[in-house]
Amino acid sequence: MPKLDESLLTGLPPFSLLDRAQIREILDQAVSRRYDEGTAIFREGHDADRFHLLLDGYLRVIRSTPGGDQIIVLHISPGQLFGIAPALQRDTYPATAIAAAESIALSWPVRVWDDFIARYPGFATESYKTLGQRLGQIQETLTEMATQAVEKRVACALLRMVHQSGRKSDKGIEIAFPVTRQNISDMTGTTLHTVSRLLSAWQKDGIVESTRKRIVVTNPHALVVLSEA
DNA sequence: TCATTAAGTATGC
DNA sequence: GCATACTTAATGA
Repeated sequence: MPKLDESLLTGLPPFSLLDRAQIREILDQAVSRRYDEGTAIFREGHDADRFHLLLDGYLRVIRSTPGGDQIIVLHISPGQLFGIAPALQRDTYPATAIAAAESIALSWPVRVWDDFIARYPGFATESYKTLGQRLGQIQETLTEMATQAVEKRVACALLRMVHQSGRKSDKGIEIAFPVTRQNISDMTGTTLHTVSRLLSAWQKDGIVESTRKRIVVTNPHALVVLSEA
């Protein structure tokens, strides 16, 4: 394993208060791995032996319902901790993490978690902050699912992905990772057919432009209006 | 308003 | 050329 460069972690929220030597310590305990698109980093219910940080790429976090179908709970973007079961006092992962695009992640054994919390200033507060934000976001989309019409839910899901991973292209803002209509239906509790119809209609209205697995939002404002309508 | 069924086209390895 | 992604229409809860 090549030595990891310190610049990988400097500036990231959980480590922003640390000096060079401390970041070096942390990196020396880390393992770096690459994941192909579609690969699982860990699976729901499995032994949570490591916690992770995404360096590059995007992840889908999936939970399966008692009914057996899978819903996409949230996405992880670069710089974020994930699989932090120890912060939840759990010894199994509460969800499955799949690489939505080719991704690179660092990981540490869970036994160093308490050590990190104790020794590195800011690590605890930042970790629990992202945890809280995530729970809030999940709860928000959950009530949205229960109360809002399908069109609004899909508009909101697109906007969330744009906010999290949008990058400018010549036509508008492109979602930075591959998304299928099935994926969007898994985020919004509808069918891929309905998502397909909505995207087709929005394309006709000049709001989005999509090819297979790629979506560009050409009129974000119109989408915001739809999400609030 | 939306899911389901069904039957098609398009796309990329 | 096959599997996967996507589209569209029809039907009915």
